[in-house]
Amino acid sequence: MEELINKIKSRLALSSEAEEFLYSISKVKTLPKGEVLIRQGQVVKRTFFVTSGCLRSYCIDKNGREHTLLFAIKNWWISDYIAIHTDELATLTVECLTESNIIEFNAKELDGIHARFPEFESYQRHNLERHVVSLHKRILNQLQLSAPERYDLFLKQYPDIEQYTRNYHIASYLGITQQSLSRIRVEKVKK
Amino acid sequence: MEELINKIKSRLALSSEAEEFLYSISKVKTLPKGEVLIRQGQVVKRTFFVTSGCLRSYCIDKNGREHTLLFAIKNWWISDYIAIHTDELATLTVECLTESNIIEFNAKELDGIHARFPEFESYQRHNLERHVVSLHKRILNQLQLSAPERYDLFLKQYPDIEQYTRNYHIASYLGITQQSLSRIRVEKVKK
DNA sequence: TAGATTTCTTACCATAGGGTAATTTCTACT
DNA sequence: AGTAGAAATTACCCTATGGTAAGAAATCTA
Repeated sequence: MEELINKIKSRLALSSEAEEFLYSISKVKTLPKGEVLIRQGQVVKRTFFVTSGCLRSYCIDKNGREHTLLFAIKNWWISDYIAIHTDELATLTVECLTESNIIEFNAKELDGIHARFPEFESYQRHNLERHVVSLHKRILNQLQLSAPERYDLFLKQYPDIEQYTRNYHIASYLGITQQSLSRIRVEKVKK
Repeated sequence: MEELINKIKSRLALSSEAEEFLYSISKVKTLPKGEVLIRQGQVVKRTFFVTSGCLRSYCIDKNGREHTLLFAIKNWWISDYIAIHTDELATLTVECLTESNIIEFNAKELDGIHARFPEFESYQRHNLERHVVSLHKRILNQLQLSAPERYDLFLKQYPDIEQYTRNYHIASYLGITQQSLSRIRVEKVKK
């Protein structure tokens, strides 16, 4: 929990009341590899802050193929924000790729922090702005880069993530098959 | 300008001071088709609210190909938010696809509205949350749908936009070439 | 540590979509 | 309305990536 508090304090003068509130609605948990926190089709109420390990969110399409939206490691948040903000059932599944330590919140309760402690509004707005920027960049990269270029960029942007993931997780993030990624990796070594 | 004020009022009790502030920093303009408001590589200071017509933002890759990030019609905002929020030069170009009426703001000045009128924080946070959801959905659709499926979805989601755009604009939004889109359209008619 | 399971690699062929270029159609301007 | 330019279509072949399947390697589990 200190990780989250410190992260917030680095950007915000966190009052002791607000800190107390955060503690009161949080649950610190250690989760085994393979644990599923949110399952596609079910109701989503929770959001998670990762303090160690690695999780991913993905959807399964009508042909049974997986498509990864996000990997989350230390100091990242993960949930199904499509479901949370549209009040629909989960389109995503969130699972632990390794044993992980997380802090769990009820998303509605956590959202209440903005009404109680308005200084969080600005903090959260900045977080969302940065997230929007990263999503814009990802869309543009997906449109303009080849699969090998996307893989290179992925390794540069997320050098820590490969240790936690299977190749098919990365392939499903890049929008290619595991076999294609395997070929790309071979070509990279040749050079 | 009334369009923007009304849009805000539908979600927020807009004080007359805040309304006055918005007027004081806005410039209402009519722009001809083809006008470029932001050019890739230049400094970005402005953001635009569309009241009529259609604009798009796109980047040009190292091979000279265009990739459309966004179409904006009535009641949408458009700018290069990557540049604005990272203080970098524009990665995007923003142009008018038709003669358009827009309201122009200096992005920094507009951002100042949050400090002066904190009630905008929550409003803007909700806007950003909804934008994040739509970007998540777009990424997932790009990963899991075929080109014809993406085109069908585009027509469903943005039925009004096709009247303003050239086919190659849409193709560059979907991540395919104009020729492929042409083939897809032929196949659709056959069915 | 052996066996079971999962993942990765490789090879084969299949296919969606790309590149170029010629032709037709549309659009904008005078 | 006529013309020039832009956009769309079509056809050709090409390439990147997909699908299936088999074997190899890695990982998990008892």
